Amino acid sequence: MEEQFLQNLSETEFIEQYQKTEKDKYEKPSITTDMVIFTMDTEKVSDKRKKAEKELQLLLIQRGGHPYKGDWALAGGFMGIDEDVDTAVQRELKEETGVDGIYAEQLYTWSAVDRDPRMRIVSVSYLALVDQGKLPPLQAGDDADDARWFTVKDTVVESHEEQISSTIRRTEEIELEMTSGEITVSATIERVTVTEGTNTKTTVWMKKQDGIAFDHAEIILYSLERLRGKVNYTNIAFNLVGEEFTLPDLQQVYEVILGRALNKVQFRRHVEGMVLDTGKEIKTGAYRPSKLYRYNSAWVHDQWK
Amino acid sequence: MEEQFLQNLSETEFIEQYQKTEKDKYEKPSITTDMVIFTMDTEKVSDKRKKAEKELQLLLIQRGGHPYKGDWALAGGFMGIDEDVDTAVQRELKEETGVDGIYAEQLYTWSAVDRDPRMRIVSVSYLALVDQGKLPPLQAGDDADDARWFTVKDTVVESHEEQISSTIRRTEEIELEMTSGEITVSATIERVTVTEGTNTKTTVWMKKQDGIAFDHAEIILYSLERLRGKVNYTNIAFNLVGEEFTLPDLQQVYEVILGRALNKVQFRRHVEGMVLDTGKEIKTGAYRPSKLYRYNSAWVHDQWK
DNA sequence: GTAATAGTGTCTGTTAGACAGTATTAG
DNA sequence: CTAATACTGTCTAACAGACACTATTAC
Repeated sequence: MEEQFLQNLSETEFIEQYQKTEKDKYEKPSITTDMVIFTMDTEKVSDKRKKAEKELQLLLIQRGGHPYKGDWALAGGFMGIDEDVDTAVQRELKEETGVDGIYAEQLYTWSAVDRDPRMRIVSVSYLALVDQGKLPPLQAGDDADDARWFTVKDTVVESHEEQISSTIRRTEEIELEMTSGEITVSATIERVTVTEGTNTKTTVWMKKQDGIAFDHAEIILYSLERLRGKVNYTNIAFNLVGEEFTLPDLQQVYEVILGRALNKVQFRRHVEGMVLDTGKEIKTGAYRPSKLYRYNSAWVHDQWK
Repeated sequence: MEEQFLQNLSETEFIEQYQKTEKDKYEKPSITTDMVIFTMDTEKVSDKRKKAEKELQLLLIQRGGHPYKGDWALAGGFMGIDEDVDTAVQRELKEETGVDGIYAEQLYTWSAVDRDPRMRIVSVSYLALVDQGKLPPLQAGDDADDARWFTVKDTVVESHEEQISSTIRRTEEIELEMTSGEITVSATIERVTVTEGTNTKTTVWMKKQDGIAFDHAEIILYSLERLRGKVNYTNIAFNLVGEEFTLPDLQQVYEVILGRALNKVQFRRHVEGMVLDTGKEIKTGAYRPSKLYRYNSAWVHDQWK
């Protein structure tokens, strides 16, 4: 089909012709979604006088077939030809968790040529957060699709910086470890950032990968860093607590995400405009009851700030 | 092909079989890139005693064929089956601007089903910034591919907020206008944000579109907002100035991006750690010369912060 | 009362914003 | 000298971080 011929047609005729002769001229990749679904688990503590600790958990699914058979992967799936990525994500989130209207935000699109051994797959990753209280009781024995919640921990095991004339090279080695009961999967990721003037180039390298499928360790690490970055200036953390919550609980959510203790006064000042006092209280132990708050929908922030 | 049969094979056999029989079972979309390439234009001012004003410009390309024939579109193109999106973007940036190693950051992946009338196209958009000094003189008469630099201006023409019980609905009408010489293209975008508790849903609506192809007005608006958001806590603005620059010049870059005047003292304090004094000076008019600075590569910031 | 956690008052040091001043140049 | 812009010193208000204090409950 000659380009010239196509361009002399009317737009309607052009599109008709295009779909007949041009549409599938080149090989196309498949599009999938990969969802990093986090929840904040509250451990059941037997000692009533002690406060329950929280931990960040993430949903992984054991692969039943090749490739990476037996390894654990992020939830996700192929985008249908008549749905957009956001719709696909909401559909899959519902399928995986049984919850409707989960918070999900597009993270990054991964397109390395060899990221899937079967064929060319471009994947749009999403960060999703769900309140544990809304989840149907995920049974330990729900082996229908071998989905499990894993606690996540990322540790910087090494980090150094060297300067060769005007070039600065920063190297970081990060270990990602996820555990669910007796199962532990892990990966070691090396990230090298070379800065020359304004120009910065980051290369990521999977040094070790044990029980995690595809490039999902990299995606998980990326989502963890995004989550941490957004906690302080958005309302993202509120997606991990219920409608009503106490400030000590909310603070713990922040602390678990950031991986460090926060100052109580400063924390309360920080969230002051974001919460509304419900007037209610809740007794959780042998001490002063906490006030119950809810999210203040009128709170605004710049989309980027 | 039976799933069961496939899964009983070894991984190598499985992949071989998969590529023969499964790979193209479902219809796939095409993947393209769309690049929002900005530069900071310094207007030539005839009056030597007056300082040159800067303005933000963006590269658009006139469509020679259907669809949107004659309209202006972002630079971009199809991703090859054996390259990743980043590589495709760098290749196209070089083709379009003649400059190597341009700063480019992935923005968002657009996947609305009807965003291209020819077929299903998913597009990964990039924000790219290039120093005008590095650009080969873009001739007014370079009609080879009808590429032109347009000045950009976005204006909020209307904005209101209503609360119906616990639901807050924010409506914004934004006008995007781009001009290059006698050519002006524009679009009016309506953005409605409905907040209910923590749950926020944003719907974007193209109310008017004049001379801009596809959903590119929406992509441009998105990139403008990202650029503004990142200016204050990253080094992104330094990609719009040369190796050596004066602080008044740099401040003007910030001011043009943010669309407001900045306080001189505070600005200098803000960029203090990011710049290095070269010891050189430059005379630009009938007044005290400016010191020349360059970017301090050792400056670090949290990836997200 | 004690132990434990919830919540508040206040000090201090850092940062953002505004203003007024001095410095340097061409003409 | 003046006009124009570069650069600096300093005041003030806002915010982050730390500490010490009071409040409420079960036992």
